[in-house]
Amino acid sequence: MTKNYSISDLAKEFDVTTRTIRFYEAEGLLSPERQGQTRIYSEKDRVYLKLILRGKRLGFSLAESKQIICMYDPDSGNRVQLQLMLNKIAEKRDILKQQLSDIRLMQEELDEAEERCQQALADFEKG
Amino acid sequence: MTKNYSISDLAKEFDVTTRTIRFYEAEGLLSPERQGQTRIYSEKDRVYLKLILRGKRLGFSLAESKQIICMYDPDSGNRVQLQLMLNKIAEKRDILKQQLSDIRLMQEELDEAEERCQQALADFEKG
DNA sequence: TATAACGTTGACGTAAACGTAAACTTGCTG
DNA sequence: CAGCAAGTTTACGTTTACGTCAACGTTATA
Repeated sequence: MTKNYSISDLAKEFDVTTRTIRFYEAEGLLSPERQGQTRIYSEKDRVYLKLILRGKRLGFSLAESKQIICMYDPDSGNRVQLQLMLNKIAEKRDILKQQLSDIRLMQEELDEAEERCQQALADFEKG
Repeated sequence: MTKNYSISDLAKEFDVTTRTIRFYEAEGLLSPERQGQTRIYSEKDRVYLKLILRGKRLGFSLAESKQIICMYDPDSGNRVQLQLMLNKIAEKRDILKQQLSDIRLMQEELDEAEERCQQALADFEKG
């Protein structure tokens, strides 16, 4: 008895177009139920979409997000590939670590840039 | 008397192709000196390239990286746009904050996924 | 001197991630 | 029941960020 969503429900909630959501389905990242032609999205579909978009913000491709989503549901894979999945997870972790480092560096540089701007503004006020 | 680099020096150091570096120049992100036809890259060019690639890892477009690089050199802009630049900086900060949050969430989920995998592997060993 | 090794400028190709338009069905609603 | 809103498929268009030749010039070294 879990909640259901229309395609435009999800489009509004996550601020994407319906075209985008259908595209993700065509790429095999979503597989909503159907009532006739019409797509019916479950809570699970909603979570998947959330994961896809989060991946996007972090610069992952759809193919990568697909892998991550597969990890999210370990029942679906066959057992032989579990070790391979663990390797993938480790890989993702390294990328995230790199991104964290990148973000810290960039934040420091933004601090400096802002300071220089403020200074330039102040100088302008005086001069 | 600052250090100089050839295009392939930089290509090797940052593991990109020379094509990529020339493309960044065509897009206005780099502007190396010339000795005849040949491009001569300064330390400043090297730093810019580093910034571009860091931006890429964080999912920024080249256009966005270009803006960030412009901030990096406040002398170049005219004074009237300084406040606008400060706004841009604030904007970038928000995105970085969002990315940090995304990364934390994703790391948690990777933790869970890994645990499920390990568990499944262990079950497999036993059963 | 020839033959790599490295550089250059076009110019066309391509993969990813959708946008956009056409042409259609279905379900309300005034 | 006319019409509009929301859904559908099909298919071509677009942008970004390069890859991949081709065709050529320059330097060094065997």
